[in-house]
Amino acid sequence: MFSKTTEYALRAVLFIAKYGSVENKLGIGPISEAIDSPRSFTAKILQKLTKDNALINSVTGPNGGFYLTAEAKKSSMMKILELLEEDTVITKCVLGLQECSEVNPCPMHHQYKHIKPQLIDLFENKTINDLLTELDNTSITLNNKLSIRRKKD
Amino acid sequence: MFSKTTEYALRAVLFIAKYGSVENKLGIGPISEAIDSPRSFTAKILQKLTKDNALINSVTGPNGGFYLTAEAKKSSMMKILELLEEDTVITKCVLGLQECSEVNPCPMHHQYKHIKPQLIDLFENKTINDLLTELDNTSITLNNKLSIRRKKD
DNA sequence: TTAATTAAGGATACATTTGTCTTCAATTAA
DNA sequence: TTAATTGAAGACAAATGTATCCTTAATTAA
Repeated sequence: MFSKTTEYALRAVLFIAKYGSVENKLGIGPISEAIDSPRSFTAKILQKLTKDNALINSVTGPNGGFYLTAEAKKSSMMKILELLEEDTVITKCVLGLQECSEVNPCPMHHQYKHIKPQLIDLFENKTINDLLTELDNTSITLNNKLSIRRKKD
Repeated sequence: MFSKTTEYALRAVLFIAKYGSVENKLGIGPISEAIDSPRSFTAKILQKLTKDNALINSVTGPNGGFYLTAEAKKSSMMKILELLEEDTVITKCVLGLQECSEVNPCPMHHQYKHIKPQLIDLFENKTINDLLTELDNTSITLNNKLSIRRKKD
């Protein structure tokens, strides 16, 4: 559904929001390791989300890193999509038509019109905080490393 | 949501199903014009869907072209996604995780789990015929050309 | 029958976008 | 001043999108 850029971004933001703070900033190393993403590519993505402190805050130098303010954690998930210009993924016509609407529906429109609003609602009305607090307060799954592994694999 | 490949494929199949038949096969020219897609790229995509008459039938030579059998029109839309190996777009985890499940949920899982089945249902249980007959029997919108255009644009 | 014509099939080249890494500059704490 | 850390630019790689050219198959006309 989303590009890798967006997948990594969503995971990274959620991770930073959960485990980072002004007192405990998270470096790009730990972040990319935790969310199973290529380090330098992730760095580039975070730059976009950090620009003008749009969503993520960052500090350079020793003990520097990334974190989210309490205010930023109230942002919707859509905010992330917008900053990466991928919000159209969930807003546009399934068949990729410009003019698909109630008056000018594509063949899938009348089916999809019941699903799309739910997708939009999920991204627009759920805040980063919402998603984190709804889960139990222990840990969150943001990578592909299974917590329990077999000996042989 | 989908790649251009898939968007064009969905549009093309719907168009061919609606306007093509053994007696009236449709050439790549008319098809790509009707669905607003690059001709040669569309040809390549149709090749995949025509391979082994998996979904589309084709005939070369004069009066040749593409069409769908009555049987093929009973296929689900998912069939198209599968042939293009893009069915994971609607089946995988929103955050792109391998292990996202009820036991090992990503932060969006419990929200998205109500939406995903609807998407899957739409593609798996709606046949090409279903989508075409649900619309009025006049014409279908499959391109970006507005039927009514202003003089100046 | 054969040749010419019309269509799809297939291979391949090219372009663009997306994903990834490398290198160096800027910043800040100690 | 030095070491740690993000920022920014650019090189490179891989995937996706697009065009070109030639081959193959079917029809039609000679």
